Amino acid sequence: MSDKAADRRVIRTKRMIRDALTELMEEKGFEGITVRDLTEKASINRGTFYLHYRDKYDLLEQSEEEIISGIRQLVNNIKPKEAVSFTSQDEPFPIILKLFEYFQENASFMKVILGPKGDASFQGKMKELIKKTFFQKIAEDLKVEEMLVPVDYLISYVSSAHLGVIQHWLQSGMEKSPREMTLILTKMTLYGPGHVAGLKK
Amino acid sequence: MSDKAADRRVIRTKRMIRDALTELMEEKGFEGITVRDLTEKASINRGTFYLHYRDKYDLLEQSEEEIISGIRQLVNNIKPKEAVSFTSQDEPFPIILKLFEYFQENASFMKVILGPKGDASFQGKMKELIKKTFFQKIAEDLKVEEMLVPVDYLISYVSSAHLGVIQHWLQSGMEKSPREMTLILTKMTLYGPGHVAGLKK
DNA sequence: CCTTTTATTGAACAAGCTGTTGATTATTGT
DNA sequence: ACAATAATCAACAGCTTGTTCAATAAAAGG
Repeated sequence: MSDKAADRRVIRTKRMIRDALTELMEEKGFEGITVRDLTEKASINRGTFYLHYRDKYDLLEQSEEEIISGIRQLVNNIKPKEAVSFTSQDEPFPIILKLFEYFQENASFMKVILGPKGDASFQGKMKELIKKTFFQKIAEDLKVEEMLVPVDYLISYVSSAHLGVIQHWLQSGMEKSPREMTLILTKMTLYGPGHVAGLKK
Repeated sequence: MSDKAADRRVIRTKRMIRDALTELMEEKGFEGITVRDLTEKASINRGTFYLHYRDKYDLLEQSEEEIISGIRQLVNNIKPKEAVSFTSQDEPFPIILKLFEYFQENASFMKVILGPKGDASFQGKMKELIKKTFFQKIAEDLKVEEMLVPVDYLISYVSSAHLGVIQHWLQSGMEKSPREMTLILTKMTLYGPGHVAGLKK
């Protein structure tokens, strides 16, 4: 996307910068990071940084954009038939499952970027992505006029809940498998929190 | 808490700084704000800022802490009897209602701090506060052994959903009343998103 | 109303980070 | 082996930071 990526040196340098970014965000959050910090932790010359990124914001944007487009690709590759096969309560939702697997692969960055020291705007973009996915792939055939609440608040509710559970999963060490997580989310969304908790019969 | 607040000049200065903070965060986010920006927008001397705050982080912390303790006070003042009267579907949840009213009063700051240019750590603190409130005041008597999903994920789900809806409400211009919003949230939580959307019968 | 106390102002300071540039060295690709 | 390109090193002006001091302005209290 950005560069046509060739020279091994470039790949190595970029990887080291991004690893440094992840570690430093964990330590003091993006706000407190200087380009100096990044290049020192990555053991490269400060000037080299500017050969690849305009500034630290550019670095963050590119890192985030890679994740976002990775997820977009994931979602688009889901076959329509798979998407609708959610009628069974004991089969995990394919899209959500893929999402968890992708998060697991990029765990260290996702954990920090979605954590308390992370980027609020990225969390917003993430939520927006989930909203669109929900609306397009899942909730496209719900009858708006029959709904008990405004549709935008419903979508907000479900998307935020999903992202929130993902965040909790990342922060607490990802002890459950993507499959288990997907089932948990499906149950709560279909049956409802009240029923799942045993409040309603 | 911080100062015993007396001199009119101090109150005026602090108010102007905080207003400047809100406006500037809206414009470029906390990250991009300098103390110079703040004092210029507030029309005060740069040195004056340091008479009241250690640095811009101190300013943010104090502003956030005021909101947090304001909410804490709110929650603690709810009489136990009121809290449990949520069995009716058409009566708004007192605690959530108060929360919406409080957010409405402090709308301009809440909107930006919980928005895309806001502070991820504050959103975390907020979620934590909602979690505790849920657990203490509402879900204290649910039987953990009967639940269909792990309790911590349930709490995460519900808390994130609530905060998410509040965020959407703030960002979209707060067109519904606190009472309406509370009813919407109560319905979705008790009946469940699936049922509310007409997916399950 | 007058005096004392306290807040604000304005200017100056060293220290640190930024983004850029030019010359030099090291590593790759072919 | 050699040309192309990436990384290094040093130096630069410009900006922000946090602190200090004397001077001025405003509020509090009698």
